[in-house]
Amino acid sequence: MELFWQKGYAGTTPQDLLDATGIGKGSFYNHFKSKYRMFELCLQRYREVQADALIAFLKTPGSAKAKLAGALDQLIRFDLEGPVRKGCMAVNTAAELGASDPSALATVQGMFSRTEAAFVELIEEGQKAGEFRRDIDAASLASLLLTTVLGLRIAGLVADTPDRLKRAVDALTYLI
Amino acid sequence: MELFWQKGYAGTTPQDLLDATGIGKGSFYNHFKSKYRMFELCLQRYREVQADALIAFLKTPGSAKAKLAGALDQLIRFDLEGPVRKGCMAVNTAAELGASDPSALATVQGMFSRTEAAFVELIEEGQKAGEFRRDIDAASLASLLLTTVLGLRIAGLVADTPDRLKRAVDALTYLI
DNA sequence: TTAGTTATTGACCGGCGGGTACAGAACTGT
DNA sequence: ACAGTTCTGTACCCGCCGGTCAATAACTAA
Repeated sequence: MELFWQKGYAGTTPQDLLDATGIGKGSFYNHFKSKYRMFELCLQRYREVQADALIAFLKTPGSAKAKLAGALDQLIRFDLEGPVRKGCMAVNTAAELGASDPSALATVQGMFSRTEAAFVELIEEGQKAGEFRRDIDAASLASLLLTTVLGLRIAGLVADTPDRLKRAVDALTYLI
Repeated sequence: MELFWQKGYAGTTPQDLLDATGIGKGSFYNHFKSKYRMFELCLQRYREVQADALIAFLKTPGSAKAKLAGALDQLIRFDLEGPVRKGCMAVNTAAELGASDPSALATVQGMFSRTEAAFVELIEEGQKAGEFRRDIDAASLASLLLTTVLGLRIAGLVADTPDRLKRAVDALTYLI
């Protein structure tokens, strides 16, 4: 998963995967029918350990606004930590395979939709508590939120300082 | 450029480029020293025909708010037109080569920065005219705007209808 | 015209990407 | 203990990727 995440699907070779896992070629092709099949599994695993974790965090008890701020802050820190900028595997997959692989695209689409749905819940919760403005419906704000998160992941790839990301997050949290 | 745009760097083979251009292999490697060198040239060309065009449009005379709305609307339409979702070549390049190619990353970073700078100008212009709120500095709004645009390009890759994109744009333009 | 330069073609090439085949090792249930 | 299944390692394979090269064609200047 780390390899596909960093280097993309086409940029990762079976040999890379063998070196990283330490298993032999026979085992690899016995368990994972093909490189592509393993990629699918990695993408599903990514959803489990990353997307689902974010969604779960948003559902924990506590102030909606605080949870949102915490999630965005965490995200920026994660994307900028370490020397290598790998971004978000779902976003990278959409960018690489968007034009050629409807199946992978559908998986990514599912992750986005689930995240957006979690945002809707979060915003409704915050609106009820008076933490977010009520003159825009939660669905629209959630779409904007998801879009911004996707943009942050891309911006994080090229950022050498967190300034731009922080500015964007500050502006957004102030506005809603 | 179209090929790299759609299929990415690793996903595009010299043969693809030969077929698309109709020239022979000798000519190709005579004029473009390597596949990678040609990719660099394509990325520069992309900046000229896409990024610079957007920036130029934002500098034309007229209402800042109207120009922004027009640009975002145009962008959504462009990303969703046609059956193949190629997104934005700069974004795709960041996603694919972010972890491995600092040079390409720097080029993309330059495009993002120039676009953000154009947004700053646009917003200052709009703030003076009273079209945008003045309680947030133009730099922060521009960062949010750029981030949103990047997010829209990704969201456009997986979208089957323009709804989500339109909701996000509507929310943003209403908020600022 | 002609010499010199540049462009183009298409054959050729080493290496590796993605995968298979097969022999043997390890693990099962009885 | 043993037959049957599954797992593992390694040799092997084909095709294509990325690129070179020599021969030829096209252009240029005097």
